[in-house]
Amino acid sequence: MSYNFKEVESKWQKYWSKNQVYKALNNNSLPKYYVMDMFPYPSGAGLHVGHPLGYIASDIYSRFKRHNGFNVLHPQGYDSFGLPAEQYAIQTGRHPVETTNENIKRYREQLDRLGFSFDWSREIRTSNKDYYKWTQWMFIKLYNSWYDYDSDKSKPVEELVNIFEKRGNTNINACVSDSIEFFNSEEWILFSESKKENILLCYRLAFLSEIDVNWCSKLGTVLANDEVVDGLSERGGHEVVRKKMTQWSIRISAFSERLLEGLKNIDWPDPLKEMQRNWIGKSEGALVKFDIENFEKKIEAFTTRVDTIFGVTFITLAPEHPFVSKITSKENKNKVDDYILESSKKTERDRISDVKTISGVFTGGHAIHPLTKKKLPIWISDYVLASYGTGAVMAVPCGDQRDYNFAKFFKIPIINIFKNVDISNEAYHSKDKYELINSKFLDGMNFHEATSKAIKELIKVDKGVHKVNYKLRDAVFSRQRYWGEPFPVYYKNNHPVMINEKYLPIILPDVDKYLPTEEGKPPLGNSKCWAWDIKKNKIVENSLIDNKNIFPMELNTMPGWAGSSWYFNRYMDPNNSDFFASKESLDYWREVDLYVGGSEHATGHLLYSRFWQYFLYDHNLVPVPDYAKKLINQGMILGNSAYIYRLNGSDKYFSYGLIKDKNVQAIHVDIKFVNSNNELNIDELKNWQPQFYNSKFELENNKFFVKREVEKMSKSKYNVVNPDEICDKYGADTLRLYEMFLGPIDQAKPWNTAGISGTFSFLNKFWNLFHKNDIFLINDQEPSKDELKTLHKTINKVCQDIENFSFNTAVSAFMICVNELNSLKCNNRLILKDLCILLSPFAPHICEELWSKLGYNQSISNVNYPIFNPEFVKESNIEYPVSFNGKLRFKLNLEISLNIDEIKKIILNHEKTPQYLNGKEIKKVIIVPRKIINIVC
RNA sequence: GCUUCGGUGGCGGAAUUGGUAGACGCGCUGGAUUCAAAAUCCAGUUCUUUCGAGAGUGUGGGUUCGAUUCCCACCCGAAGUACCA
Repeated sequence: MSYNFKEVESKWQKYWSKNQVYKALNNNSLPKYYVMDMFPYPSGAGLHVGHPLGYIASDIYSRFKRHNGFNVLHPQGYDSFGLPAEQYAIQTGRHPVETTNENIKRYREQLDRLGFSFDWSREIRTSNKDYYKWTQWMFIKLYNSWYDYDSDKSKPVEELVNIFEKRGNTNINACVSDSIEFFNSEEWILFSESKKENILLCYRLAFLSEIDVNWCSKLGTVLANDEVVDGLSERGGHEVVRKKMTQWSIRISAFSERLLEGLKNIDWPDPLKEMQRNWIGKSEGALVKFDIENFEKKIEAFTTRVDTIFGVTFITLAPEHPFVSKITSKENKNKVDDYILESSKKTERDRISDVKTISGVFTGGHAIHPLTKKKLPIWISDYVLASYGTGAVMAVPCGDQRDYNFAKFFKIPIINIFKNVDISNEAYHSKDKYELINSKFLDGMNFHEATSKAIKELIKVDKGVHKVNYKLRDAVFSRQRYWGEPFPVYYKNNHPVMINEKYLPIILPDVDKYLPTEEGKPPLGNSKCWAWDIKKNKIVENSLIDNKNIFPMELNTMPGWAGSSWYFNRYMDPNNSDFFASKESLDYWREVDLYVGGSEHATGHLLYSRFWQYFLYDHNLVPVPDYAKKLINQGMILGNSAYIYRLNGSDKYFSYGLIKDKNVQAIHVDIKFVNSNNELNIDELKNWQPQFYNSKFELENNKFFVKREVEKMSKSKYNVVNPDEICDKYGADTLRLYEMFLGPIDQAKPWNTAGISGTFSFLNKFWNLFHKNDIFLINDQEPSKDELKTLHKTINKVCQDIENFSFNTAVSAFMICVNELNSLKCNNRLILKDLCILLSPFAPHICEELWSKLGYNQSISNVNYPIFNPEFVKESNIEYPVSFNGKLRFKLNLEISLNIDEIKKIILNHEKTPQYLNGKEIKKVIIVPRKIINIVC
């Protein structure tokens, strides 16, 4: 007899929703606990069984916390701006709003079936105008801020203007674009408004600049660094080229050190922190200034090996370096121009894949070594990146392999500065175990001595400073897309102007076409109504643009990470129309206590959102700088794909065992047509796709076998398993338990539908313990000692496991518990009561049902969790001695409070302790303060 | 190349601070029940074996009374990152 999960699950889902059981209140005397999932992008494909993994884990934890007396906030929402909806719109002409709403509806249905305890009254969508109003508001705030390194925080731009008026910009330690000139207060006051604007733009945290961007022509948009993988777009895998464009950027680089330091204060997985550290890429070294022959400016080169300064034999600049044209001699001009042209044609991908080729051109110019005053030839080469450091390298061929290869290839001299080191074949790049020679005052020193001495000397002659460099780049914030937040910006005399926050939100206009315009402008250029009237303070028709009262609007939209960088704050007070969240709600919920999501967002969302929160914190808009105390990454659930093999150039398929060394091509087939023995149902396959209809299938023992392979679940691999099907067949509780049972939450693990019968029969066993022929049957006596022991063992284990996020072992503990109760034939009321509460975070529906059968008419959700009582699980002091590998061991209860000599005495005098072991007399007893004691002869 | 994580039966995976390796589940084998099947229940299931035992947690060493666990070297796999000066 099995329980009717369909009836039970839909009954309780309705009950929870109707009674708003999981609604969190903003004012409550209970301690708060905030559990959040990374909100999904609602794609058209719906959910597969991999998606809910993290949601199940966070749901278990939320329910557990609720049982432990916390006021739990567990919200859910949608990251609903994004590229797929837009591409679908381009293909079909349907408005992204429509398809997004449909997808969300489908997601919601699928989520609801799994019995999550989300507080849906707080649902948010980043594409709702009431939400993106605040994204726009924060953008304006970023625009009106600059970064002050002295106090290490961002501040309002008005303060900066004050400083400029009083003492110019020479003495401020701000994060600024490199093209800044110095001025004093008198000069500032005399600057034109336009010039002032341009200068301020170099300080603003949201700024416009002409930059090299990752341009993807296929997607018609620029991409952030983390959206480019191996020189191809992350979405779609299209080619990405470098291109100069005027774009909005966010000065996240100002926050590099804080983002790095802040990692110490948050309990996030170490691998993820490590990824962020690598991405920020802090390196410490020196900035060395080289005078140039016949040119007034200096080349600045960043190096981490200033100790090798006397090994410098040439300078290499990136082809894009601004000085290149200035220092190139007449006779080298043609070659240099050719080289620059050639390297600018190369895509990012070419440059990466072509690492081995050594190329470069001598400019004809020379720099002066700051300490030896020797002439150093200046070369250009594309192994030097304009985007890292200063785009200039002081080349030390004896100590750096790339410089070495370059010098050998172009026959540039190499000076050896390492004592007793052979550099005839390769450079010596180790920082340890060397002694310097040929290095004047550094001779005889090691790395640390030489580094600090060299920096001191450089400072003395004003040719260098100590410098910390970061890889982290400013983040490009403009997207040439339709389906994103519009900027609250119009242009007046080519200067961006922020629309007053009173008039937000600036609502995304409708367009006829979602493609770029014919002139190559972003899709918003297709809108007929996208101009700003400064008199009426509203959006008006384009045709009215006169650049006096009516100005053109910004045509770009914001990237996907804009809306997701602060959404955790909005859940605290999602319907507030006066502010993104009220001060009271922010002060009550403060930060996310547990954040669950995938590690693929390590260098994207999880970095941007940390930055964004620091920024809000600097302006006293949020109460804490770190928005998520603890984060766990759920691993991916992998699919079990099926392949069949076609003989190349034919229409003939071979069963897997018949392939041997035939020349075959592997083809994915839908796993629906394959049974657990890897046999393929050929008839179903033929009906699936016409290409198989007339194909020949070579059988093996009258059967056709496929090859199985574990890989990422995806529609294109035909290996997705839909949670709806599992819910239909086994129920949500079984699915929840099984997903947790598969393995550690943070590990990738393959899905195997066959294995689900284990958790399914566990729930049936549990149900049947208290049912006879579908009738609820329990006894009201005091539980037996054995029953209590089983129960409390389980309480102890499960509570520990939940706190450690070890949900797979918790499920095992439940299975052991039910097996033991089964052999005890236990149907005790009090045991069931505690077990119901204990299991309810994992399998809420069945527990809620049994709970109501016990006669309670309140939901189980807020009942106190059972408390472990160690009295019930005590064991006897000494068990039988066991012979093991020629040794004896005893099991002792840890609670014995005897000293070691007393324990020895007990053991040696114990009636079961032999005097001899393997024919030898026992002479020595070694006590290890553990459960088990060895006696060694 | 660099950084990080991992390697345990046919499979997913357990194993407190070093203390009876393989919990729990799948699969498989045998049995009960059934006209039969499904479902359910019971027993067995690391390998070798001359049935006494022996070997065994990627490989080779080391520390220890004792190592899946700690240390060293190597092999393999996954993820991230990369002309980063």
